Amino acid sequence: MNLDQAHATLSSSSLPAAVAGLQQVPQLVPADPSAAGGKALPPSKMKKPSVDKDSEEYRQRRERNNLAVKKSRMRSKQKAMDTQQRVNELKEENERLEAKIKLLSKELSVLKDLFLEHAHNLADNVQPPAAVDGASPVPNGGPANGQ
Amino acid sequence: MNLDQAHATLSSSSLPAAVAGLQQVPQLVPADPSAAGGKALPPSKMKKPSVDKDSEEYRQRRERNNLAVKKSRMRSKQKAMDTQQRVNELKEENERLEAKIKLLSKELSVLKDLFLEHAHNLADNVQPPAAVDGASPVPNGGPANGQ
DNA sequence: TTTAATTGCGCAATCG
DNA sequence: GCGATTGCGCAATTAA
Repeated sequence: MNLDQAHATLSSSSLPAAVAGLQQVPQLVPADPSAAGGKALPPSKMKKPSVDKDSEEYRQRRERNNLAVKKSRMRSKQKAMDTQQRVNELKEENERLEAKIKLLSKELSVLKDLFLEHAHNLADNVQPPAAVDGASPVPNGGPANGQ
Repeated sequence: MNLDQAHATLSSSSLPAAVAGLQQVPQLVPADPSAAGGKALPPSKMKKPSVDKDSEEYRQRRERNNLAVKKSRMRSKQKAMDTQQRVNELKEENERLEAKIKLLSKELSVLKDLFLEHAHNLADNVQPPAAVDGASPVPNGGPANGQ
């Protein structure tokens, strides 16, 4: 599957209009030094391309490049899809982490509350651990509280 | 799919700049499909395209499409970049969350250790506040651990 | 220097 | 009918 086609850039939307009803493959020609300022080219004769498109070697090169292009574009597309996939994965991971944070926060909160409660209990009823013998109804000073 | 594609490519604006003095010789006609496994055709005669490329309307359509293509590709590229950017942002966010989890875990661990220590103290030295008479040296069962 | 890979661009078919 | 997409080939450029 191949076809020829020329590619290049021309000035504006003005068609050279030189050729009327002839079939000719578009050609890229090296800029003619004498044709610098834009020149009408002979309708009956066209510049032959310095690159002969009929060349076997040319066709081979083209085909190889077409292949390479295809490959490259496939990769590019694949990469894009992978990136999108990555986004989705990261989003999921994020939600997971958020949930875990929520859980840990809750646990922490519970523990802290327990601490507070216990601190109050200490303040209200308990004496230092060192004394074991008699009951020492020592009114506790004040509750130590940290938060 | 499509087998024929012959373009006399001519553009209107924005040239690649470094086009080393190339000049396009325009002209129409579909390419020779001989190499495509089609029939070999005599150089002197070719099938005419049903679309006349000299048509003013044709050129207009082409130009508009070229514009649309350009636009579409720009968007596509932009979207890809945005997606990549999104990945980066999510990665950062992830690290942030991981750090937070680490911190919370540590806090939690500390609090739990405190609890354990206290439990041991209780087991070793303290009796329930309500009981004042007999000492009840009850060996602690085991540390309650959850994680 | 040769060759593969990438990139910009136009054409045509197709989609919405 | 029309702009938006998409596949494809060509050619210029950039890497290997």
